[in-house]
Amino acid sequence: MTTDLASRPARQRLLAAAAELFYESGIAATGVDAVLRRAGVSPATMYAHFAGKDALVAAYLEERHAAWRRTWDEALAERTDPIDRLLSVFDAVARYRQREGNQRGCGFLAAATELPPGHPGHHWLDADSRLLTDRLRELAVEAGATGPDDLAATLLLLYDGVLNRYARAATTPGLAADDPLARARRLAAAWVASALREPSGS
Amino acid sequence: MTTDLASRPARQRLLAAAAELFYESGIAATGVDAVLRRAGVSPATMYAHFAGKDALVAAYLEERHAAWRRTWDEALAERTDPIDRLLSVFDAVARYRQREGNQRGCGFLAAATELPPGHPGHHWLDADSRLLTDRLRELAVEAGATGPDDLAATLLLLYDGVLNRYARAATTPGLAADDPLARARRLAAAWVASALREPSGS
DNA sequence: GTTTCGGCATAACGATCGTTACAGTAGGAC
DNA sequence: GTCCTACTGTAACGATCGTTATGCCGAAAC
Repeated sequence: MTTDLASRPARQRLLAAAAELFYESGIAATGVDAVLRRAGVSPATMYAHFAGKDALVAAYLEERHAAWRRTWDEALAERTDPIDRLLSVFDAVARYRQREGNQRGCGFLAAATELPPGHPGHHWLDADSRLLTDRLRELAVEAGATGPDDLAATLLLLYDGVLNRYARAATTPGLAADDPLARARRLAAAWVASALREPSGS
Repeated sequence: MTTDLASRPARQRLLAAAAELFYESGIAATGVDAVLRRAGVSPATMYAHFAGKDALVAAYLEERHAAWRRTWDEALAERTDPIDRLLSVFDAVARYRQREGNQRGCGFLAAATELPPGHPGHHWLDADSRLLTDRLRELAVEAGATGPDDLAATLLLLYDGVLNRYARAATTPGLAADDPLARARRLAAAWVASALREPSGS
């Protein structure tokens, strides 16, 4: 289809503008006009590509989810040691953070508090949570953990802690004294080692 | 002043309604009309008590901050052992959660992503972050930690992780398999013990 | 009695929101 | 040339937002 190829620039610009504004200023706070102005796109063109603002928000979350998964896949492909693969989620955060420049914490968490209950974007929030839970569990099994659910839950706790501290540091300056990501990775490494040494240590 | 006493009911009802709606539906998403309807208060009365919506939001955050500090104070007063006092932040979370019924994660984190940069409510978000940082550091010193900043940062990481996991569980059902608070307290206890045993373990 | 004051209800204000309609233009296909 | 397609610019729609104004009620003060 020539349609898809020709329509790419406008759609791409819209998604790029939406990603910046939605992440920086919040989804509810940024109007459609602001996205249109930043993208340099007329209203009619936007509504030709997306059914409405909700659809644009859902597309933004979908792209964000895909980018995060791609980043984790890359970090995962570079590791062979099971423990390194288990801890690769933290490497992926560092890579995603420096590549996409998301200094304001997890965009999905911010979106979760803003979206009304029936919003179509919730599908990608769920997908993000499920990807984290399922993949960490699989990697825990690969690493030979006797309680993979338990180990995955601990890593999830640390992972979410990192994102939350990033979010807090962005709004309250003067707290960025240490790097929560490195700290979480150290804690996780120590915990994984002890969990694999003595299987009863939940 | 009789004014304060007589004006309490309306003001109290407004703050109670604002607390429910702002926390459940988000600050930007809930209009003033919804707060007025839930509180059973007329617009003129509200604008006699608060300069505007921003002032109401700030008052809501102030009250929330005071309630959280009060809860932590109570939990802290029941402990005498330095390590128990250091870990009391998790007990306070449990108490605050069951008392105030905030099943949707940290209200401050949700507010931080919604408030525009110059909003007066930011003062209480900063106060919340500073209370956590400063008090945890003091308690770490009391416990005899050689690196109190380091230990406080670790506890903060786990604390923020708990709140983030609560927020995620609220929006994505089926993830509430385990209790992140108990897990975080166990991890923190183990880390505190090892940090006090060998002071170099950062 | 009257006055005063906190609160209520209704309505309206201007602004902004998401959305749609209408007219017009640049460029490639044939 | 004509046709088609993707896009632009402007304007307007109804709805909702935060805010203000107007008028009325009830109870306590004097």
